[in-house]
Formats: sequence, structure tokens, C-alpha cells
Amino acid sequence: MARVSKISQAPPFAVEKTLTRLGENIRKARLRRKLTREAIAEKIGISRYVMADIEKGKPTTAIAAYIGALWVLGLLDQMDKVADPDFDLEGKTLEAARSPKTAPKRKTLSDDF
Amino acid sequence: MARVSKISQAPPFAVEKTLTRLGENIRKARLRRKLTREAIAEKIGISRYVMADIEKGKPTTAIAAYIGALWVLGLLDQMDKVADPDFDLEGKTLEAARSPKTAPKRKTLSDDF
DNA sequence: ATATTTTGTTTATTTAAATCATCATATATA
DNA sequence: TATATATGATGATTTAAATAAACAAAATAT
Repeated sequence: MARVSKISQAPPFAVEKTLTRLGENIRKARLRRKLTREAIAEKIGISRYVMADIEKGKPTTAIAAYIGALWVLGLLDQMDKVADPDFDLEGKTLEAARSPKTAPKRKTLSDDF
Repeated sequence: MARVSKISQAPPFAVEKTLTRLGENIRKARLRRKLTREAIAEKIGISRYVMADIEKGKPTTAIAAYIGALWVLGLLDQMDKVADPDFDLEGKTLEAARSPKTAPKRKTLSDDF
């Protein structure tokens, strides 16, 4: 990517862990299916070298390559829940606090009628 | 990436959908938290332009940028289940067929004792 | 309404991601 | 066993991803 970003160059532990595990998971899924890297790479139009990078969890590799590998392996559906707004409790709470669904309680009873 | 790969240049619909939704989800989570792109970008060491790319679901953007954004938003844990070997039914089935846990049934009863 | 902040768009520059070739080293398969 | 296939590692080349500056347009705040 040119001028490699901090997050790629020195990812925090949690990010690095997520990437390496994702790579390991993809590798395991591939081996279980008895597929070669080249076979998967060819299907999504990348080289076997990038496929190797993916299995290492390389931070700078294009996200489409990762997603494509998952797609070929039939493991894409599990991506749908990532950052799903419906399950973002924190976000929902903050939103609700700003735009309450029910009218805020009045200090005193309305006396204009 | 140089020589942009096919999967990035012309992703299949399922891949494109996954990316755009991921971007939308990240955007929604950011807005709910009342954070600016610049605020998130600065925390993970990318520019606001890349943060904009992420919210568009740009295929060629480094995966670490996406994962980093999820990390800042506190939405990283949902990545852990992606391609989790324990939930890869297809893979488990194939593996089991090759290396059966229980000994395969003998054609005839063992008569050597 | 006015000021401020955030986001969108464009252009130019930098530099590393992706490819390819090659050889070494496993890891199957006959 | 030998043979074929798959993976690992290195270096050179290509080219587009990421940045930055500048200005416009929206959105938000005062």
C-alpha cells in the first residue's frame, strides 16, 4: 500500500491475534477440503504467494483476497454478523440515549388544556 | 497492491455485498458513537481517506485497516467466529471421512484369536 | 444566521503490495 | 524406493494504494 500504516506495521495484539487466527482458520479449512493454495488462488484470481500471505494473516493484504478465500471455501456467511448493528449493544445504547423512543418525562404535569 | 487482483477488481456479488455491508456497519457504529472518521483514523494510524474507503467497502484496502477500525469500535470479538474450525461442518465432515474416529466396520467378523 | 467542523473530490507523489522466476524443501503418490 | 506435487524462501519488476494539499460542499454547533 505505499507508506504502510501503523495498524499494519505494528498492529495491537488484539488485531494481530485476529489476523493470525483468521489465517489459520482459512488454512485449516483448505486442508480439510484437500485443496491446494494454487487451486483457491486461481479461483479468485490471486497468486499462490498472496494465498500464503493470507494463511499467515498478513496485515497489508487486500481485504478482498481474504473475503474471496472465505467465499471459495463456503465460509462467507459467518462474516455477515461482524459489526452487525443489531448486535451492537454499545452503539444502540448511545443512540437510544440521544434520541429516546419514548418522550422524556416532564418535570411537572402538563397543565395546559 | 500493484497489479490489482481479479477478486478486488471485479468481486463476485457475494464478496462485494459482504464488503459493502461491512463498511456500512462500521459507519453506523462510528456515527452511533459520535466519532469522526479522523478520530478513528488517528487512533489506528491511517488517514481519513482510508477510513472513507473502509466505509465504502473498498476491496483493495488492507485488511488491517478494517480490523483496526473494528478494534477501535470495540467490535472485534465478532471476528473470532469467522471460519472457526469448530463450526465448519463441511470441513469436519470431509476430515472425518478420511480419518474416521472409530475403526471402520469389518466386512467379516474377526476370527483370529 | 453565522461559524465551525466534518466530509467529499481532485491531483500529484511516494513506496510497498502483488507478481513472476528460480531454487530448495517438504509432502504426497505410484 | 523413486516421482510428482505442494509449499517455502529470495530477489527484481511493476503499478496502484496510501498520503497530503487544496478547495468545495454538507452537516453541526453556537
